[in-house]
Amino acid sequence: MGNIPEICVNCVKEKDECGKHLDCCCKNCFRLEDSYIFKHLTNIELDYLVEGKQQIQYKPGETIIKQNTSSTYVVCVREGLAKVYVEGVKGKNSVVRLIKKSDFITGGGLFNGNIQQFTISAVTPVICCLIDSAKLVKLFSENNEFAVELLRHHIKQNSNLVNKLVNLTQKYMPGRVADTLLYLKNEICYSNPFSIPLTRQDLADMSNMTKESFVRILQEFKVSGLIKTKGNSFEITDEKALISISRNG
Amino acid sequence: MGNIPEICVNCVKEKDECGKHLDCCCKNCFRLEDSYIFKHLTNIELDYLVEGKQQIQYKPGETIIKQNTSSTYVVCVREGLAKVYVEGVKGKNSVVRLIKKSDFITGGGLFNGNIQQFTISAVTPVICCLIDSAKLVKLFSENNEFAVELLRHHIKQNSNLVNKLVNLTQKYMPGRVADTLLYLKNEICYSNPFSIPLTRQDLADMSNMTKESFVRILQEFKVSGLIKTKGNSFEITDEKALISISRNG
DNA sequence: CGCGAGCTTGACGTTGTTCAACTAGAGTGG
DNA sequence: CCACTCTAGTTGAACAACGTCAAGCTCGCG
Repeated sequence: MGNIPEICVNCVKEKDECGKHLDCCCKNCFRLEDSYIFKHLTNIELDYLVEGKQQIQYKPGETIIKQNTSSTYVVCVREGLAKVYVEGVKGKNSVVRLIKKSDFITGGGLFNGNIQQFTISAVTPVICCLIDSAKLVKLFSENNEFAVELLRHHIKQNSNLVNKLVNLTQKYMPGRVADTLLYLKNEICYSNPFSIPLTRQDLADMSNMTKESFVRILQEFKVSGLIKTKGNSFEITDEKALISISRNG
Repeated sequence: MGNIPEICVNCVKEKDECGKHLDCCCKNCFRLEDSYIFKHLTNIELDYLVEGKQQIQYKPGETIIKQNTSSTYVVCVREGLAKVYVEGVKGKNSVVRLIKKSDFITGGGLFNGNIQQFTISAVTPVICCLIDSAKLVKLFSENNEFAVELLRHHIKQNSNLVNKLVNLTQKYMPGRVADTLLYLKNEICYSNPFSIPLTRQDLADMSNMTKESFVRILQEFKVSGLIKTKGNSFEITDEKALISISRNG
């Protein structure tokens, strides 16, 4: 990492050769409709934000941000899939969420001594931009609509965490597996037969159980005709039943 | 609720009789050192914020905010203790935190369609102020230091939720009970033999277990000489051991 | 004194983990 | 092309953690 030349993923030239680098990369990226956080920034503010940013490539398994370290940047994913997890007690990991193209994550360190709350690591090859968080803070002060979006972002994250807390602590295993499958389909893959490059261990870490237990529940769902699986491909064949299992715990 | 006359807790007159009501109540309240959220507001901004606020008394057990309802105010506690919890699946409740004098809570609804994420109910008699959240939003736009504090508040809440997620999902029961006892001592009561007007069921709801299990672990701690208990009074006699149990799960 | 709500204890059943064995598939080297 | 190896996935049996249910207890209060 770091010694791979920075490639502009839009024009496929190295940064040095690409005179309109900011225009063809960051602005396009931040203007994506998903990237609601940055939609209120002017071009000048965007230029300021991305000036001096680092665009880095990570290989699968590489750590992008390490929990409990201090770092002064926020991460914007341009390509690929990464997992955000907490390394807890007794070697257990809790995968809090997955992030993908145009997702934005502060790692919990903003306004908080820059101590990272999560570890973020690449699942597929990841290209992401590391942006100086001091610039984010400055724009927070200067552009009120941006500030509102940033606050909204954190409130939403809050809401997701509360839901996750309830799902993981109050439901039996089938409910938790159903939650994970529906999350992958509806919020990550956006398709029904979907394929996800996560190990069973990762999926178990999302569902607060061991990989053995996860596999067993998956097997139950298969014989009940709720899903089909083949390796890392999943198809939800009876979504209503799955939703019902999720709701009733 | 509501039909009890609004008493100024500082000058102990009803609101009507108390000409300097705002001065003697809200400003003193919001200027408390604990109330870091409001420390950057000018007097004029404070006047604006508290104009038209409702100061309400609740009896123990009464609901202050009900989950999934929409409400357009935020709550500032002036006196008493309240519990903030999520009503989840299968009739289970998860107590997320306790709030007390000069704590401030948005209920998760700010910038979020005003749908409340939590139920908040009074444990002791509670006096609290209900403030129009639209005013909070307006001040967020106008006073940047206040905006920073509000964001910081949410980031901190985020951090607490992540910790709670790890504590509740990755630790065995003794670790969770230890967490709850240390939380009560260090963040709510600020004293060592401490007394807390919560039922065993409430304490269990904070620790993600049944009241029977909570009692059993409490008993174990007692015979091991880590704590003493008598009704709702607790004394931590071997804090180091308790911290160690908390850390190691 | 008796009532009732909350607390405590014990026996038992269920949920979920651990550990070990086995399987499938992908890469490697002869 | 065929062993060989390595990793991830799967399965089963024993076990531990935790919940459920029922009974008994305590203590404040009328």
